[in-house]
Amino acid sequence: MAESVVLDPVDLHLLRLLQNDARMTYRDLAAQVGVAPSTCLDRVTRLRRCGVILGHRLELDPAKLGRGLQALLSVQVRPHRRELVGPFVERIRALPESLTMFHLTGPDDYLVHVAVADMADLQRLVLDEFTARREVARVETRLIFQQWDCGPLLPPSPSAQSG
Amino acid sequence: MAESVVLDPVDLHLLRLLQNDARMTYRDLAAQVGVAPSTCLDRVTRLRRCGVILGHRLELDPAKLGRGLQALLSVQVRPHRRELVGPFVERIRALPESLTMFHLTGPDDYLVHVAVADMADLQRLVLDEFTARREVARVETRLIFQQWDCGPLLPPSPSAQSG
DNA sequence: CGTGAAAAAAGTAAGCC
DNA sequence: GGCTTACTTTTTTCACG
Repeated sequence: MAESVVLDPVDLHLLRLLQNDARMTYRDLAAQVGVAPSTCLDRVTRLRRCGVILGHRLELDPAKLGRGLQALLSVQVRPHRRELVGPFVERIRALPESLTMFHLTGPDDYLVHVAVADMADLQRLVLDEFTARREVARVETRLIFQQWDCGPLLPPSPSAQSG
Repeated sequence: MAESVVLDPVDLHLLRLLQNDARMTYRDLAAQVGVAPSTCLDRVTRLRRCGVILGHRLELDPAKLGRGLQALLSVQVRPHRRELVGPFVERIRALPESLTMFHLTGPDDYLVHVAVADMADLQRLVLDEFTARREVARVETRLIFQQWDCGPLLPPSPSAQSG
């Protein structure tokens, strides 16, 4: 599978618009980009098939779902061996509180973004699901005051090369 | 604006399906949930209007866009005062490399998730956009080996209360 | 509230530049 | 490749249970 894909200005324009609102119709996309609706369909279909577009996801408001508190948990897993980290990752991923999970370089092996109801819920989560596990050597909890989603993801200035 | 919203099993079922694939048609949703397509439309429209559904976002593959390396940057901003952090946040948010930004409790004030082309690009970003700024006291860079999106976001076990 | 059928709009495929 | 046109499916409305 190709590492990168050649994207012309039309593709980039479409991606920029769709990242802002993935429900835009091909007709509206066409009007803004300056090509025919069927061309938009062709382009977007191609972007989907070559893996640039991975999927369409719903963005929900955690607070509206009764998960008004978010936090980042830095976790050290010791010893950091495959037979321990595999089950650890699967277990944490499956928690309803988990949003995203990163495997990182540095002293802390994993970072887990969680959404919980309140502070008591967070304490329960840390104690019952993290520190209670034998392979978890350390958990550092940081609360999230605020979060920003940044601008659209686009290739670095000189357009991406083919591969 | 209400803090939480009453969600019955039909709403939850719809949200679970749509979080997995936001492009599912109301017809398919209806078949799986066991109600009429028009009912699905009503429910989803309501969820959108009451803010549970914030939007439909496209999920892109950063590697395919020539941004094969991702990292998390922990940033200390000193002094941590409004007149300094406002412009800092706006500047970092506007970078094409920035994906998400968190304001956190703890010794590191901000965490920035970035996607760059390669290590040289990351070094340039850290030096030119972060440490070069007077208010940035410290930047700690951690590379991302792997990232997982976790299961669907759902309310805590006893369904959310009204507000 | 949910339903089912009808109207409006969008998505999709084909043929032609 | 992209555009136009015709065709299919979906979305959306609305009167009714």
